[in-house]
Amino acid sequence: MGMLRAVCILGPTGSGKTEAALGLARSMPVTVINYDSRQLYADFPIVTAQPEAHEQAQCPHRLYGFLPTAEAMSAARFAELARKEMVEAQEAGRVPVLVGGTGLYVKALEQGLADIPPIAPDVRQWVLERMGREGPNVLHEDLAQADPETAARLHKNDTQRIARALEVFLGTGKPLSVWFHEQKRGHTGVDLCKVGVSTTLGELEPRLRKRIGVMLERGAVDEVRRAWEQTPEREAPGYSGIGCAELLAHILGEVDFEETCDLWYRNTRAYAKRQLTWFAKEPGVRWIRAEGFDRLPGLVRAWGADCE
RNA sequence: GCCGAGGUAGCUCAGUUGGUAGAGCAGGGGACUGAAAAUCCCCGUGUGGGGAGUUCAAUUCUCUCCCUCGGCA
Repeated sequence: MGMLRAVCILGPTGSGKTEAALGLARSMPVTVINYDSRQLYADFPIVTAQPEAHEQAQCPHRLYGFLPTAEAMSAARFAELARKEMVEAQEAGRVPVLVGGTGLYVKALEQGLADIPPIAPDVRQWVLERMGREGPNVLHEDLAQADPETAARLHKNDTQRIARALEVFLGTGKPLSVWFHEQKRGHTGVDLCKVGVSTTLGELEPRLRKRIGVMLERGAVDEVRRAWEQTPEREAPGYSGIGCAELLAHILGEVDFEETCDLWYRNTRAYAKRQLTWFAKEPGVRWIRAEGFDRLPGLVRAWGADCE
């Protein structure tokens, strides 16, 4: 199987990645492939800032708005879907351009994941139930018996990672740390031209604030209300996105509107900060500022020429 | 005007039977291998509303002034 090559645009939420991708699409045939874990969801095009219809009309867009609110994605499944889309785009003679903000998904795609088989749902559920009942500290002690190496690496309050490590051990009989050691690296066949949109929190703040206002004007509240009518399960994975969670609490009468908007903004900002932290360490990124988007086609062509 | 409750970190508040104070949120930094817009870690000196008094020592007790919020007029 040949090399899978794609452009990957990185940057925090609201930094202008969509704009960069569409700019690129004007100078070469491009297929945009989403790598944002929230923009996968069908019920939340507005709150998750999916590209609008007129934007999606400019070139093929993939992996946007197809996942039901009740369904969870995983990094592994995402990587599989994205590879498929990359292959299709390449076969159609188009440049795949990954656009999104979920750092883990890019990592899974580029570096691969450990070859852990799917965990039986009842094992997973059992672990989660215990987590709910006994809390992370107790399970962390269990993990210290089963997989001391992973336990030492994880903080005793880190519910999600402790649950994952435990379900892997119980479901496969092999500690997560062993799976990691056995992992073959660098054989994904994915070669990314990573371009980062360089910005700061200070520059982002007014844009993020404004974007919330625009989302409300476009009907963000109704969007979440409709989703709730169809999927009235508080724990449904689709509701964990920023904006969805806050608006849902408001719709259910738990938080007044002003407080909701305030929380929404703060959580968005905090998220952008986390993304900044993640992407700053990402290896091999070419950083450009929004004013320099016109350099993007040149960058991509130069990178493409490397492999001819 | 009277009665009551308050004025402590950017915000909401806790506490100190008198020994100069700490949580949550916000903010800053960081981590990140199948939930990742998730999950988690580290970082807390602030004229304790102003002034005076009692005391070895006051944010804590007393007096007074100012301000806020209820209730009564």
